[in-house]
Amino acid sequence: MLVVSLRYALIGLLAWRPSSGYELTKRFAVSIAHAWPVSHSQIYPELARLVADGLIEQTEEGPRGRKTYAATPAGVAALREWMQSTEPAYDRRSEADLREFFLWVIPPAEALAYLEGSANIYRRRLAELEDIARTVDWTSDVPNRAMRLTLEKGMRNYRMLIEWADWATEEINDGALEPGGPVPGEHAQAAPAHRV
Amino acid sequence: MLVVSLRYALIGLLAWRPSSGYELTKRFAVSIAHAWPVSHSQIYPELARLVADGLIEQTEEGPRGRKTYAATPAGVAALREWMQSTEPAYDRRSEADLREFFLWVIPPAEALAYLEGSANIYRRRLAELEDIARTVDWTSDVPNRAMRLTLEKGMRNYRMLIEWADWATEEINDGALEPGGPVPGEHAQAAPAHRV
DNA sequence: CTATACATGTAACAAGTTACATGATTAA
DNA sequence: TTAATCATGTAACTTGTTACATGTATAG
Repeated sequence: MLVVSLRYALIGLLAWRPSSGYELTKRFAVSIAHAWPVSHSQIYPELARLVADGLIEQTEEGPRGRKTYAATPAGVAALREWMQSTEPAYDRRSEADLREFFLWVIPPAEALAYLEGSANIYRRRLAELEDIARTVDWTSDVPNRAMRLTLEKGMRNYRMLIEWADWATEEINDGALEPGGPVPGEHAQAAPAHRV
Repeated sequence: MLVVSLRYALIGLLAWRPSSGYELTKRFAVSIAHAWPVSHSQIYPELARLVADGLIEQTEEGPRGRKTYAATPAGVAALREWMQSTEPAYDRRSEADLREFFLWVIPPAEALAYLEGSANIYRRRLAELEDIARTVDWTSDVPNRAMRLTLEKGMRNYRMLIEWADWATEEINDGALEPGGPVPGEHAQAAPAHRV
């Protein structure tokens, strides 16, 4: 069973507006990169495969060998089929989350510095998204209006991460990573039901 | 430049408690799988490589060819080095987020059904985490106490996702995906500064 | 004339998934 | 005895990253 999310992302962007591989690389970067980072070396071969499969077609040839593609009706149908008839994979992979799981291997002071660094990055990203929210014309068309939903999710995500980092900082300051540090206690039990 | 997050995850789990490959597969599933899903076919070869590199060692041989491994001091040092001296990759990959970006290609009614399905999954996951939060003994040791921070992050994440899905459902009900639907308006401008 | 941005591709490698393959122990 | 779980591994394939490679148009 194949995943091939990249194909559908490309068809989706081309269904919205015809573009070249070069433009698609940039459109990815400013839109879905936070959910699905892609490099141009993946895009060009996939575009060739999509043309071969009849899901997109080349509509123009520009200067510098520029090739503009558009989604075909078959491509849009394939994208709809993917959206409606296949189960989403809710898995995600986040190195940042993985690292936080092992915060206990470094001294508490370092853990605090780590959290501060993360929070700064999240604050910067939030500011970027807030800037986009302010400056984009959300009335232009349906895809653009739909993107507002995604943008809102991104902002909520970063706000959550910032709040969590602040909370975790307090916890560590209160000794959460010290050998004899305090614990929430309320629900603590003698025999753990879950072990990791 | 190498990423190899899996090695460090394995060293980290083994630094916490010696385990076999089989056990590690399960420990992954109940702990870091939400941040870094791993299958046993990845784990076994990596354990062999870690032994070859002296970062873990086999400490026991049990029934059914069971091999128990533990982290070596060199392994723990390598893990600390990774935590302290390498930049975290803040990229993440989420097929669910990617799909939501293309919600506009399906009819609004289908989009609503999709959001409801997602919200149900997120509610179920939140309930699972809340159950763990209630039943685990968070006092036992430093790694276990540190895991509480990660667990809290997971719960906050799912709460955010549920709230967002509810909000997006309302937006779509208010016509956010209809050709002539309403828009927030407040900050809308004639010329978009960002185009996707 | 020269740096920057535009523009497309390939190759080598690393990481991850799915399916295949085998066998031992234990509890019902 | 038989099903479930324990237990380890390999092989084929897909996906993603990094580096290499080349050339054109444009603005200063």
